[in-house]
Amino acid sequence: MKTAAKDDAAKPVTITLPDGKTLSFARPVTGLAVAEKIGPGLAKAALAVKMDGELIDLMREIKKDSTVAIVTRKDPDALELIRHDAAHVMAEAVQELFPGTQVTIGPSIENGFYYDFAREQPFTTEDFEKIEKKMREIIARNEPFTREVWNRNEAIRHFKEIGEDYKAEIISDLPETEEISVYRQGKWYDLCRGPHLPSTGHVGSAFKLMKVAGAYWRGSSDNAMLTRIYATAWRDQKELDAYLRMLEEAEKRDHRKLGREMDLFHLQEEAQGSVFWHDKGFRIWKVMEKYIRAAQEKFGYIEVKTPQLMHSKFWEASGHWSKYRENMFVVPDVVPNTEEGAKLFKEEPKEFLALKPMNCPGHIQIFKQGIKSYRDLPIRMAEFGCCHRNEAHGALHGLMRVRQMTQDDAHIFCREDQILDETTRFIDMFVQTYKDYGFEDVSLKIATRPALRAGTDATWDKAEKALINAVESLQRAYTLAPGDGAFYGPKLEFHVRDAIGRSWQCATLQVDFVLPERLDATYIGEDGQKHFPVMLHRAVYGSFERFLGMLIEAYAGKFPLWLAPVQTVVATITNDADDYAQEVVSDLKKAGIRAELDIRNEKINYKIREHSLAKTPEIWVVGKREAEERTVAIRRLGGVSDANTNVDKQEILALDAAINKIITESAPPA
RNA sequence: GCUGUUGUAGCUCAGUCGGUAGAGCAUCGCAUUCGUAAUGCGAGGGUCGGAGGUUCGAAUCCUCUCAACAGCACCA
Repeated sequence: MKTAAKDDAAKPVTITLPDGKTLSFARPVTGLAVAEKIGPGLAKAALAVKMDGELIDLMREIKKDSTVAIVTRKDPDALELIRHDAAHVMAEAVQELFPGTQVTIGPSIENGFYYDFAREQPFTTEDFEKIEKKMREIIARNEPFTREVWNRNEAIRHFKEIGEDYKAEIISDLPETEEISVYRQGKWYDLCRGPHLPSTGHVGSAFKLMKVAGAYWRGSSDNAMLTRIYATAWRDQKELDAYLRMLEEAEKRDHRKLGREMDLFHLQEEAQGSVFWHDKGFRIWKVMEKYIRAAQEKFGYIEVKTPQLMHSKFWEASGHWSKYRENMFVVPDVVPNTEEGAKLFKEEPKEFLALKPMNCPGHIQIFKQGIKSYRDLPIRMAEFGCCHRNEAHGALHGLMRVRQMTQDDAHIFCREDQILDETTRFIDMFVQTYKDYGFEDVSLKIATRPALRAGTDATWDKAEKALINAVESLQRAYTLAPGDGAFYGPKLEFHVRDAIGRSWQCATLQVDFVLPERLDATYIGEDGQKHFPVMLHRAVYGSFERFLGMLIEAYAGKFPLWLAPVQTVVATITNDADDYAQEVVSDLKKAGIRAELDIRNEKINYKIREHSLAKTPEIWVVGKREAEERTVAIRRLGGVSDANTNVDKQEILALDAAINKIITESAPPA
């Protein structure tokens, strides 16, 4: 079971506990022994240990002096163990129920775990009940997880023999130095690095299979598609229930659902991935546009507009034709037949135009007009460019992933020594903007050179280094995403999470030493010679579509006053107040407020309910009394009596005061 | 694009064993003029995603196809 090493067996091991206390043990010593020494209660509750920050089995020998913390069920680390073990239990259940199914990998993930199986017939959700039942049986057996170390070649041979080709492949690809460990639970065993709980019983009962999905072996679409079962697992039923409830809540904030309910936009089959913006949705768009245009002016940008359709020769020069064509919409430059039943084109098209997938090459054309001096740099050229990208069907997702998008795009043409300043400047703009919109949880990624790319390795070295230096000088945490860069340069990506925790790239900054050279854009340097500028591609929102989608989810449709498509509805109690209400709305509109009038012959209760469900931030109620006194009764969304602020459900203000107040409160953040 | 699931009224959803489609909300009409989250009564509204097939008969069974959803791959 254990292959205890015979090295220095006589030397005692010193264990430092989290509170700083040290204990000395004669070898061999396990985590369990440490726990026992501390107390029998802890020994009973112990699931694993954290040795110098690394989780290991309770029964593994601790061979060297180290800091050891005992992990119990209360520990957040327990979750990872429970999930990983649940994956093993699920794999056993599946193999017991569906002989011939091969196991591959089954890691724990955020909120749960999954396991990828290879099987002719993919599983369906109808199999879930059976699998869950079998899992509960295995958990009830409470079989200990035991670790074995196998000989590498024997392990490969063995897994091949029993028909587990994927496992054999995993082992052959492990580095020679890696110990091949196998964990056993009763009769079943799996190649696994560990660690595990003491026994299957510790998995508990707070788990649930969630969904099946296809997943490529080793994440490559060239490989076979496996069938993946996703599940969630928690320490107890309460946690599981809370998680499931959270998912239900998240569903209610889904921007696709809210978009329909709030009449913001719609999508339809004939224009897959392109958005029909309704009046109310486009109002938010216009506020966003106004905001970012003001910011661009403040940060020294100029704004341009470039063509939508350009000849393929243009895209050949830019490199898009060879590196990006599969994502482009290509249009034959031929007049089509109009005769009924005739071929669409009289002749085979020879010339092609393409809808722009990016704005950069167009901006370079503007840069190239006339001669630029080093004194002109940096030039920050912005465009609300509408781009088309032929995204795979399966990739489309509401507003988050569309085929027609409008970017708040800009290209900064600068000298190499200006990269750092410009990056800093951009991040300032980004920080201010995201703060104003209320996005706090933004993560940074640096995406490096992809396999399919333009430019030399030396150029890439330079670009990647420039970006990393800039970010590091800002002292912001980031993660590396190797191979995820654009074909012309590395990217700095800013990711925001949607309602159910999916992360989407919004803002981006890309360093590009390639395109200006390809398209022969130059400036005259101090030395009187031609030089290629560096080009920084950057967007703050990313795309209006995605950013607006994120906003809807972040606010659950309850937009702050400055963004709300309808800022206030003036609702009457009886017809007696109709004239006054009309006057109020007219004054509000004159003041630039997005106000609506509700003089329908309905009860005030009905109106309040309807406009509250529509998430209108303010309802101005006017009855006979208000009309006579020239006041309004303001009811704010979600407004309830609040002892702290003394803000009641409503506030009665003189009309002038009320209008001044809403003007102030609905001003966009400066 | 790949794997799986789903598709019935504007929206949310029923529809049993194959016998020819139903509810709530919304809409429209009439009545009601009401003080902070649903006034009452009545009416209209569907090629059951599309095409083909099996059958005396298909929303229901079969084949193909389209789209949406979840995940994978790909990417703002």
